[in-house]
Amino acid sequence: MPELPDVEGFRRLVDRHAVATTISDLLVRDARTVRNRTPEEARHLLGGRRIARAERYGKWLFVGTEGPTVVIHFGMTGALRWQAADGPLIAADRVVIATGAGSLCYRDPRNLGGIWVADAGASLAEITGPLGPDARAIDAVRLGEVLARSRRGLKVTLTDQSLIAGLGNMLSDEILWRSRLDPAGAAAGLDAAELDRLHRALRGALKDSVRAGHIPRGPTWLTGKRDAHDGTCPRCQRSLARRRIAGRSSLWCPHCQLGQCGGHADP
DNA sequence: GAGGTTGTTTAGAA
DNA sequence: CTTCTAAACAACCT
Repeated sequence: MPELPDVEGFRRLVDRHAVATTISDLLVRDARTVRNRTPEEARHLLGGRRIARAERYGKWLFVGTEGPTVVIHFGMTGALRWQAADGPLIAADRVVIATGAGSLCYRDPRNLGGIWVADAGASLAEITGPLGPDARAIDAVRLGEVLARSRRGLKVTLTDQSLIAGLGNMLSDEILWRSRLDPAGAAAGLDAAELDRLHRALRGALKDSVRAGHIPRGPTWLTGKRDAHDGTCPRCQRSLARRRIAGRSSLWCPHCQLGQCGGHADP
């Protein structure tokens, strides 16, 4: 699940339920999930702390206390849930942050994500690595600069977190499909109309999916076709193409996205 | 059993 | 230095 819209949904969950509560206990059920501390260290650092804020940058979530900050990356299958203090847990619930009001559960079946505990004032960038501007806030000029500087393909450039933070495999496919741009095409050298389409598609897809808290899979979204057997383009009804691009499974419409069909309005 | 999956990091090659 | 590839992480699914 987790690309920018999902993480934003988790941020809102923390905001709604956990902010202004106090951490009564930290239950580390899988020591591998807490990356930079032992379970005892993490428990000591966070126990008794009041949760002050929840912030997101790209696909990263920061749950700040008045002291240390809890840094969460969700990998491919991580999720955050809120439940009653005595709510049921499953094996994939790796870390439980218990508060007076309920529990924040980090659930991750594949455990590819992780949690870090950063000291107050410590550099969060040291944990996250280099991140480009947040995809939600990037303007057309900055997007154009990032693309012009890349000598790689469009899709791999859009999903490079150090260039633009927040877009993943599904969103980049969705945005390129909406823009009618070839995911394997060069990132540099877009004309003004193409860049404008791309920026509008990026803003639109993010706006709708952030509102939903996930990428919608409705009939007008390419993402809905990802698991379908008979993949047809929601716009032109022709067959969709699937191939690995940039090492990720990619879905696109050869008819709409290879230049023969530009300039029409969205459905 | 085989092959697939929303993410990132690392090693190594070109 | 940039770019690309494969593999690893791990646990599910079809």
